[in-house]
Amino acid sequence: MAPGSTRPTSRDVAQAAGVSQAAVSLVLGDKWRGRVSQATAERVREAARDLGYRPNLAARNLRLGRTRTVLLVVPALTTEFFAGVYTGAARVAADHGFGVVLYPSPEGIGPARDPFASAQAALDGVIASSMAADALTAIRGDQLPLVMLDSDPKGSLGAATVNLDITDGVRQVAEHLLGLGHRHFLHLAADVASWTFEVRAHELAARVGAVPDTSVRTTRAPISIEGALTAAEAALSAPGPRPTALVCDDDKLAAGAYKAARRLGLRIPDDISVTGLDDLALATALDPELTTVRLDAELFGERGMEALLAVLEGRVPDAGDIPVHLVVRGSTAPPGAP
Amino acid sequence: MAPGSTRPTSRDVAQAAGVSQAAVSLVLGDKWRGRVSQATAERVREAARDLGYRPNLAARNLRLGRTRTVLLVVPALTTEFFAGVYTGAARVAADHGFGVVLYPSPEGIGPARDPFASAQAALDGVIASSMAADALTAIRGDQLPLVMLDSDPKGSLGAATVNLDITDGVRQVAEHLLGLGHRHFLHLAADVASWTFEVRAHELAARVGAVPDTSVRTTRAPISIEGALTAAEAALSAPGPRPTALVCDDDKLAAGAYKAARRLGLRIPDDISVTGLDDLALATALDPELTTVRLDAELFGERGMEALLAVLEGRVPDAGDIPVHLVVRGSTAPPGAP
DNA sequence: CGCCGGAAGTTTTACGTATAACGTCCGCTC
DNA sequence: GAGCGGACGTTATACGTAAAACTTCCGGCG
Repeated sequence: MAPGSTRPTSRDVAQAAGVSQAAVSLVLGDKWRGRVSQATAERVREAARDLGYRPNLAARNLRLGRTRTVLLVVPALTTEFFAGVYTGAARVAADHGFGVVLYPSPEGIGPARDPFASAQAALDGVIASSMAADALTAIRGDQLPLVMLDSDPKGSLGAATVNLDITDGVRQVAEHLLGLGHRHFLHLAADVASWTFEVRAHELAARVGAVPDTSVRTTRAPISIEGALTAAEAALSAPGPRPTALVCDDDKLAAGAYKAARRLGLRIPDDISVTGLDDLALATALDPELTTVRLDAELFGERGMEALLAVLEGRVPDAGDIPVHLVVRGSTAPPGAP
Repeated sequence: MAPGSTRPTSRDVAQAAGVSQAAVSLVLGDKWRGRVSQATAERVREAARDLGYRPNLAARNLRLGRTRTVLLVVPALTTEFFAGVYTGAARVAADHGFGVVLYPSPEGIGPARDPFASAQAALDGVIASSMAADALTAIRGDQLPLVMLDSDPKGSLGAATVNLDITDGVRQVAEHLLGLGHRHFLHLAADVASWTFEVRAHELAARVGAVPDTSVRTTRAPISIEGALTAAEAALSAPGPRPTALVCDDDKLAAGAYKAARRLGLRIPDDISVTGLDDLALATALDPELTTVRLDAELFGERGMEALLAVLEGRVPDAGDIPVHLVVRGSTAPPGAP
């Protein structure tokens, strides 16, 4: 341990090894071939180990003008989904010597408009999902390389985008239900102004609308079990013909829908079919298990990080949406089954 | 925008405002009273705004020798619980001008042994939960101020600890079930080597053991719905008297237990009572809703951050565990109810 | 009138690192 | 025996910021 309680620097290591600070930097930076003898290099490494030397990252970042750190902005940590996104992104990042810093939804966390106030780390780039336009322009203003996840390619100010093929997922749901014979749909939509949810509504209406004698009603709810329960209960007890299929914008909403159905004495799937979107653990915890669309969150994170690395290296990121798959379980059946 | 594509520095601002770099630093650092005239200060601020100046954090961190950034290590992001911990910690941190960086569970993310490889930001301190001893000593070796969440006060090498009063939570569960008349318990335990889970097993055995003619069997499962399903199904179909109460180490395990009960044709709570621990959204998505112990994750995060700030300022952190509360719902009832 | 003190700045320095530019020694070649 | 190049280093510098130390000007006081 150092005599003062301050952390050892490369100069301390140099002194201990009897060489100059530059030599230490060369050895530890693995750039010493032909510049420092094998024996000296070993002495330096030993001194560094003895002193417990760790390079000062602030100094390194300042010197190099980059940080090998990337910010991942997510709307919330409350679902496994973004945990998966993080996992994938962090894996790819680690392979390239990068680190990932998370910035969860600003709601209620303070100076919401500034991601950098929270993650005070200096950054090389940003991966953002579902970000509001003003925050987006703020980041763009910083000239930071940016990749947007699941957002409107037209509205992202020229930033690279990586999208799940949600449109195709909704298409699969619609075809599945139409194929079972359903004609009257209730759409339990997330009450969030975000492109990814607008796409769901649009595609559902388009697919169902292409078939004669069908109808789609829509009701909005905040993304929580309680909120979905309230909205779904109201919509299902409204006058008029009862829908036979309830399409939910995500699995949490579907969980609320289950509770609404129970309260109203409706059996799933006999009286009403229900679908979700995400395939969270929640989906198989429900009874009956939920028919839903599986999103590969980790792959999503990997692709996002790869795109950012491409931008950082001046390459053009791969285009192409990430495929998603319908998982049929017990919550869907033909209408009017026994 | 600057002529070169490089970001403007305080020197650029100085030049634009016709003052020295030092003046810029004083003004923007809000230390200019009596050192710079009101008019000049305004000119500097305007120039900074025009150029879109943002201080280089690496340089600032290097100069100040601190980063106002703190690392929060969590075992996983897959539950709302740690999202809540983060939210609370970040709120307190923001109030003190600090940022929080998350380091989720290393499993499968690469060089697992080194939190600092992932979050390459320089750090002022660390808040860690459920951390293995070797990683702990690594951090301690770095002399970084450390606060441990939910870990054995005796095993934390002198680091400050902040704990939920899990012992009391388990006590409440045990008293509740004993009060209902249950005598034969099955403990569905998390298959994780962590102090916080050991406490659960110990306290349950102690409370139930204090009553005559009782029994507690234990079965272990990984913390996932599937794992819990398998373990619970096996344990419940084992020979011998069937337990009437199933105490689960957390809500996810309880969700698996629900599925096991359904498979075996056991009705909850009529044939068997089930309890969880956490009070996730999952708890109310289940049917019947789960009797569980509510943990105030946000408060936990807040207290953790406050403790770390205390350590950083050389104060002694508040002691005292955070109280938890049993929430009784539909999954528990007297044994042998109709 | 001499001098003090405050306002309004500027000059200078240090933080720890990475690396370009510069020495020095020695063995070899021509 | 002059010179050259490789091995093995060292010295010096820059990154952008914060702040201590210094300068200059000027009004007021004894």
